[in-house]
Amino acid sequence: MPTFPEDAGSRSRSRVASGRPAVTKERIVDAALELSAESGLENWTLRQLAAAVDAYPAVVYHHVGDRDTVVVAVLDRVVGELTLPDETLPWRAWFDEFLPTVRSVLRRYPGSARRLALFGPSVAAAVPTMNTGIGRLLAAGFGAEAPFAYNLLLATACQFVAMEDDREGAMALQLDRSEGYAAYRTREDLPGMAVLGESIAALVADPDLAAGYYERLYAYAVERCLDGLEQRLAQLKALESLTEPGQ
Amino acid sequence: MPTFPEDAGSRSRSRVASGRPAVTKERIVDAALELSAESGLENWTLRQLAAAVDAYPAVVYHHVGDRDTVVVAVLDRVVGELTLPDETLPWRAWFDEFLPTVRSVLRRYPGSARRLALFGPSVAAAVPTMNTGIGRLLAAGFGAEAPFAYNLLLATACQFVAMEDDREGAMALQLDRSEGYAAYRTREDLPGMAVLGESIAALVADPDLAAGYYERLYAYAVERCLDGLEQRLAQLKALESLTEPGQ
DNA sequence: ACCTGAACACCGTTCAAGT
DNA sequence: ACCTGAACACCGTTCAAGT
Repeated sequence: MPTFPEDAGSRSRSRVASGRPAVTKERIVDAALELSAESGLENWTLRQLAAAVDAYPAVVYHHVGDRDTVVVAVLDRVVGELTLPDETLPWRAWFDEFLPTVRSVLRRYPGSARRLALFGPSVAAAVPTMNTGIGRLLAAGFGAEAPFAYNLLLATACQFVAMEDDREGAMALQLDRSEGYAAYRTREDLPGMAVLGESIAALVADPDLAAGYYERLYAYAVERCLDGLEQRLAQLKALESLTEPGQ
Repeated sequence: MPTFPEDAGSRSRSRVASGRPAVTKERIVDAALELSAESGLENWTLRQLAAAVDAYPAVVYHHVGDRDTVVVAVLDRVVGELTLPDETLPWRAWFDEFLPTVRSVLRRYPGSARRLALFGPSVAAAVPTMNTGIGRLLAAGFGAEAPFAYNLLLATACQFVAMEDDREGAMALQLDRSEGYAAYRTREDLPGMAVLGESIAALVADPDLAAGYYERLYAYAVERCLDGLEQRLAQLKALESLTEPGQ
């Protein structure tokens, strides 16, 4: 007793004859994007997606392809939502503006950050952000290292968003674990665990502090990477001036 | 026609009567660890695990619990394989020694890095490494920031190992993508994509260079994070000497 | 307490048949 | 070309029944 098409009784009629809009690739990806926003990129099933466009699962295969192909199409849309800062900004200012928007966009589609962290976006979707991002690093003097540096920044950004995504889903579990860590705050024999316990206990005690935790963690991670790259850049310039003293 | 217990014909005999060793939690986790080493933490099924100890799936539930409980037990073993550097080393030397061993251990169990990156290890398993790792950062002067800094370093390490794990599984797909990026190396209108394309083309052309790619990427990421933290530490010390000029 | 054997409610994917 | 409706080969999980 399949429940997919809205009215299983009105069978054998074509979509147009019954007044339902024709299924297209675009409409399917629209629906998948919405499902991803609601429940996460990995948490909807092909049957749910088919039902969302009032069709059978095989219809999705016909118009788009298997589940992974749909996911890639969704990711292209998500990456397309990223707005790029002014291309004339110096590298650090450019990334200081860009990376916070990365978080806010990816957070709207839970699971997208993890996929992007591991595989990156499709080549076509990546071109605008990669070209200007790597371009800013090139202009700053990173040279052949620019792709490495870009990769570090985006991977770190995606990684911390992915952490946030996945821990939200397991909040109860995470609270238990928080209590577990907080219990160590009085262990004078384990000073490392004690400071950790103290900071977690502070989070557990103060909901306002806890609310901004992941945003602060993200900012900290991103800033330290940028600092590290800044130091590396200074190092590269020092090396350069050694080998080309006349320049 | 279930094929699990080795000889489906000799039914109704108890394990001991038929000379098969009793199933224990330890033996199940042993098998799961081995399966994880062979095919990855997320790529074995409960039925395969049961078959590996010559038992029915329900036996795993009886002795350990659901699939996720088994995975957590496996992760505890993996984290237990990490050997900690000399506790008296200064923070940077300690992490310079520790983080490469993190990569080599986690790489032996594909998928473990991703799980650890997102959820961290269980509290019990985490204590030794966290306590000394955060302890080294405390001793260096990171103060209350030490857990943040530790988190950044371990998350980055796990993230880049996870990237390596997952891209290996999709090597064909990744090669296609490499060609896609390499094609941009002559695009003078897109200077960022051009350097990226050039570096990818170099990898595609030279297998030796490609073999060490992820190790270099890992080292680069980890070193930039350490550099960033070093700079941050200098900043913290400068602030401290301002507020306590007599100290 | 430990294990058997089967079932349940899913899942992604495929396919012959209809229009 | 597009869609129907069902099937296939899985999956994690549960459970009554045996010993």
